Amino acid sequence: MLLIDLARTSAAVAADSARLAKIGHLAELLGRVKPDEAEIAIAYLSGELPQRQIGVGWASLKDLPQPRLAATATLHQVDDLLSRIKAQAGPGSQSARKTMVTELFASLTGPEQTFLSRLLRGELRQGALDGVMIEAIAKASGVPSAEVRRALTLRGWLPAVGAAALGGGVEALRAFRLEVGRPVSPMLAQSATSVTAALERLDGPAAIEWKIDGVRIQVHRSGDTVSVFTRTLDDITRQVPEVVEAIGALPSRDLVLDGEVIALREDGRPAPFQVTSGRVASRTDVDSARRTTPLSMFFFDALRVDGADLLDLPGAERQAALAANVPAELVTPRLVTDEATAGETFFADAVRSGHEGVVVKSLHSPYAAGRRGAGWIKVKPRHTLDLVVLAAEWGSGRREGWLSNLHLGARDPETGGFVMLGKTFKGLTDELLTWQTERFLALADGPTDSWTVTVRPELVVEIAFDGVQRSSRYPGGMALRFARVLRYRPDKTPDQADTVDTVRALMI
DNA sequence: TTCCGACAGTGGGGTCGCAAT
DNA sequence: ATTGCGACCCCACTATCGGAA
Repeated sequence: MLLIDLARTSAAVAADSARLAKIGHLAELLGRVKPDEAEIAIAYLSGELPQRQIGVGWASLKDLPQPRLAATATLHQVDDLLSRIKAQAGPGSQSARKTMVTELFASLTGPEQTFLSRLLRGELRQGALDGVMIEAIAKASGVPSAEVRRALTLRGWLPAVGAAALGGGVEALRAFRLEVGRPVSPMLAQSATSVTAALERLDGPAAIEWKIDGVRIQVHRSGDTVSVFTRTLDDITRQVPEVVEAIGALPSRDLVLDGEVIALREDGRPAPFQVTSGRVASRTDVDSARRTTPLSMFFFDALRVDGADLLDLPGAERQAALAANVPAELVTPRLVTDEATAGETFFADAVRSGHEGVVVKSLHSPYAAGRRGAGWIKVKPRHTLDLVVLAAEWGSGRREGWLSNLHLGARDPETGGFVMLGKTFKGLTDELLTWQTERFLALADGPTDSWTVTVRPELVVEIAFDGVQRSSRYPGGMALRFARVLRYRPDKTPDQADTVDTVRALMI
C-alpha cells in the first residue's frame, strides 16, 4: 500500500464531521490493507508511529522541500526511513536527521507531505484517533468493538490489536491476555466538584482514596524481574530503584500493581510536583538523585496476584487482594463510606496533609482500563483569582481567527503595574471567544506581532487554578497550575484585581 | 424527542538530556 | 556555558456526534 492511500483517507476523514462517516472511510482502507502493512496503517491513521517517537518535531519540519508530482512511496519504505531516522545518535545526529527528513519529504507529493508532517508533529487533526479507530477496526474485521477495547486494555497498543483483529477476528483478540512485564492501559478517572457529588453519582458505599500528586506507576513483577511503567506505558524501571527494591522484597513473586510514586519531604508532606517530576525524569545519575530526593510509593490497585488476573473483579475484591499482598505503608490511605459528611472530612484531611485531593471509587466496577468510565471520580479543591488580561494569542485549528490564549497578570501594588502569571485558553465558549476577540482588538495597545496582541490592562477575568508553582519563566517567579477561565468580571476594574502578594501566599 | 457518554481538539507549566552554538 | 529541541510528567475544558432513555 502507498502512503498516498493513507493521505487520501485521512483527508476524507477530516472532511466529514460525522463520526460514522469517518469510521466508514477508515474501515474501507483497513479492508484493503495487506496483513504485513496493517500495523503501520493503523498507527499512522490513529496519529501514532510504530517507532513511538523518532526525534523529529516541529522545528525539523519547518521548511519542507518542493513536493514531487508522482506518488510512489510505500508504507514500508516510509516506515523503514523513520526507523533509520530514529536510529541516529551522537554528535551530528541532529543534522543527519534533518537531512534524512528532507530527503524523505523530497520524495513525497504535496498531500503526502501534509499528512506525514502532521503525523510527525503529533497534530493529525482529522477528528479521529484511537476512539474512532477502534470502531473502524471493529467494522472492518466484523468484530464487536467491545472485543477490540478489551484487547486494547490488555495489550496497550492499538496497531497490534487491530492487526490481530483484521487477521484473526474475535479468536485472535481473545488470545490477548494480561502478560506480566507488558503494561496494560491504565484506568482513568472522571472528575467532580465535591465528594458529595461524586458519591451521589456512584450511589451507595464507595472507596475514597488520597489523590497523590506524583507520577502514576504500573509495576510488574515476575520472579526476580520488576518493571515499572508510566501512564503512557513508558518504561521507567531504571529511574525508580526504590520501587524495584520495595516490590522485590514482597513475598508475592507474580504481581501487577497500580499506584503513584512521589517525593516526600522529611516531615512526610509531599514535595511540590516539580520535584517528583524532576526526580523521575533523572536518568544519568540515579544514585545521587536518589540520595537527595528519595521516592515513596502508594499503591491503590492490584491487577494480578500470584497467577490470578483481577481486572474483571469488582473494585472491592481487587482492593482486598492488594491489602493482603502489600504492606499497609505502601497502600494509599482510603476510607469506605456512603456518608457524605465522612467523605468530605476525609477529603479535607487529605488536602490538609498536602495532597491533591481524593479519588472516589466504585466498589463494584472492574478495572476498565483505557476508558474514562464512571468507576473512578477525582475531586480536587479549586482556587480562584481575579486577574487582568495583558495580551492574547491567535488560536489555531478550530480556533483560527479567534484571539484564544490569554496572558494573565496580577496587580503589583508596588509599581502599580501587572505581573504575568501564565496563560490560559481553557473554559472559553465559542460565544466568549467571539466576544473577547472583538473586545481585545478594540483594546489593542503596545507590541503586536503575528500571533500576539497586547491590550490595555482593563479587563478583569476570574480564573480557576489548582495551585501556584515556582517559575523561572515568569518575572514574578511563580506560575499558575492548570489555569482556566471561569467568567469575565465586568463589575470589576483592574485596580480591584488580586495582587501578587495574594498569589505569593498561595505558593507552597 | 431530549439527554448524556465518549472523543477529539486546543493548548497550559515544568523537567531532563542531548546536540548545536 | 548557554540555548534550542524533543520527549515526557502533570492536565481542564468545550463542541460534537450518536446511541440511550
